[in-house]
Amino acid sequence: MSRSTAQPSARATTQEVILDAAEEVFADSGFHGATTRAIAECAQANAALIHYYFGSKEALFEAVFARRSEAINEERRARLAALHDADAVTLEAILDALLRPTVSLGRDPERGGAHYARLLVHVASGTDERSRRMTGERYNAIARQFIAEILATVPGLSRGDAVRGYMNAIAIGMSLMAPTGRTEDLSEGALSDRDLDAIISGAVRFIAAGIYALAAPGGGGGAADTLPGPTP
Amino acid sequence: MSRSTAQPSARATTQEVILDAAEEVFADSGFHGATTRAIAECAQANAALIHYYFGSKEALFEAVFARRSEAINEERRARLAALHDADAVTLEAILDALLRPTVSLGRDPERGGAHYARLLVHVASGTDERSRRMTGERYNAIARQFIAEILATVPGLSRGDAVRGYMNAIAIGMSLMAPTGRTEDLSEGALSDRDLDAIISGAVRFIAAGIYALAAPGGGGGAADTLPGPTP
DNA sequence: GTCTATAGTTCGATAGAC
DNA sequence: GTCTATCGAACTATAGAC
Repeated sequence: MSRSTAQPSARATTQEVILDAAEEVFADSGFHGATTRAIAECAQANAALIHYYFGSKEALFEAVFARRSEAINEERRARLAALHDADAVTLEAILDALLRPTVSLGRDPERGGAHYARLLVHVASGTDERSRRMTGERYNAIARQFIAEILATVPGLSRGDAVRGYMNAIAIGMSLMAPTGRTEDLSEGALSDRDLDAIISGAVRFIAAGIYALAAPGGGGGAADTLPGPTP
Repeated sequence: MSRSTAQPSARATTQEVILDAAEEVFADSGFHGATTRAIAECAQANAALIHYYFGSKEALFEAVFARRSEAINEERRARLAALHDADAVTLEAILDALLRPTVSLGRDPERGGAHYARLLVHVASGTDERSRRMTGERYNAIARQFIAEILATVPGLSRGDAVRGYMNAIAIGMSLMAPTGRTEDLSEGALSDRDLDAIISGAVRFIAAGIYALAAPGGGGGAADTLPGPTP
């Protein structure tokens, strides 16, 4: 049960040290499983300072969740803008711009966002009122932007199917951000641990093909035809 | 904060009533957020009975998680066997057999498994040691079976890509099981609430197209080619 | 700003009557 | 099997010295 006593930068304010520690402990144990004492210990700070700086455990949790969200979405917007500037807007490029800023959190050591990646999975998959509100507040605006981009790029796609495609992309992205160890267990060595680019491009290829399938005639809108024939 | 005081069948043992209540409260609040007192209140039973029947909160949690897992996987196996008997094995049919028993939990009122659906999402997306162990114990054997079926059905698919395809299918299935309300928020009425068959067949079509894309030449194995061209 | 000390709850678990 | 009563521990939060 040792913890890494997070100290990313040499010059960090006490607030930042607490935020770093809280990010790690909340990611490990969730909101209810984490304790302010464990966070203080991880930060090597006094437990009372958490309330001095943040007021409550709840407020600290929301501060941790909000801290990296704007940087993530700003990077997404910048990547989208770069695509438009270069006139290189394709569905695959849009999905890359959506997934790379979050998926790289857990797999690019230089970003130092592995703890936030786990926390984001925890909150975004939560069905309680706080999780739903926090996810919506920080990530619904960017979601609508990406849905609009997908809709404008794929001919014949309905708005409903664009939403389904976006939600499926997020679902796959989250499974890439959650280090459950399940992929490694199931692959039994057959899945060489590919690098970040290979992982993202594989996911992008998968999702793009899925979205194109929804846009194809008889794709997503209709009911029935429960067992369509193979389309190889 | 009212709760439904779950009483599914008229004749239910106290053990079953406690299991039903625990399923609901654990699904709502997670392991740490739930309390044995809240479970007892939901079950309209005495709090001490939880320890009399199950020994500890931890053991109750594992009993709840295990209870429906065998029925789910037995249904999956039966659906697979029926496909082989009818000589109707296609990738789409395999994915239907994988997803329907879980996705229908939350959307088919007659099954009464909506609470378990939320709990399963909670545990399967958790990165803590207990979540990883419980998911593996109950769902890794069936996972290997489906990976083998996918591998045998899709020509040119590597084992690693079969694992990726399976994990992507599970990720999408879990997002369909978690009632976060996000799809409804983002669709703004454009997504008519389709029935269970339409939701599953749409997901199956999406995933099958993704897996076929991994099997296509240059699909999943290679590195680089970060931004592939569109393939409409 | 940082610390000690502690108030006030609430938790999981158990003992023992019936 | 079911209940009441309660223990000891852990929790969030705060008061107040420095």
